Amino acid sequence: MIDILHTNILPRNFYECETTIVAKKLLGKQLVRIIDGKIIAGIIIETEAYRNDDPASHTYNGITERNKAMFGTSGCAYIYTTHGIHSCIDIVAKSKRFKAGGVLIRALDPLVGIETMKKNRKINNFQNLTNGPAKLAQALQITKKLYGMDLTTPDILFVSEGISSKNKIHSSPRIGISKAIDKLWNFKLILNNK
DNA sequence: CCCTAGATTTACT
DNA sequence: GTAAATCTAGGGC
Repeated sequence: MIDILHTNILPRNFYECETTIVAKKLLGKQLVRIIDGKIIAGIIIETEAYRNDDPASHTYNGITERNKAMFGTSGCAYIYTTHGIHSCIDIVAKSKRFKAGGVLIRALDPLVGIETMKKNRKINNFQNLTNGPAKLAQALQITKKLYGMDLTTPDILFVSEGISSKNKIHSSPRIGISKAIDKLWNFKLILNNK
């Protein structure tokens, strides 16, 4: 199992495309976290794109200590704290035309290590395990300690090939923002079996 | 320096 | 439905 995951890690150039394209391509891929040799993984089912030319992005006003990862290497992790207590994770993704960009992982479909996720979340409700950006970060023990981590190497956090991409994608306005609400940069996977 | 708002979640009333 | 948890960046004075 673990060897299969490692040989299918998405390469750097997967992320070196325009941010909204990568956001859509990431749907159906697998986010994998390894803690003490145990695998925790889920299928990415909802993403959002944020570019530096976008008023809703943390990077709109230029580089800061907090957001510098999104100006850096594509395929690395941008992790931020919101409302003081919650962590969320973006994957840095941008074409050369943009200074910064990232794809927010908003929801996962739990696949491996569900018992560990329940333990991390301190709940027993399968439905609420990873259906929000801060929830999945908690379930996978993603904190700012992992800030800037390269997700293209088989370390403790990476993204690998997932399920077939023959599913439909639904675009909507992004969640929880008040700026640039005309941009339909929230992407959800519509599973065939639903 | 003070104030406000925020890519959120949870526990209340 | 509303509030509380409390870190960070940005704007105003």
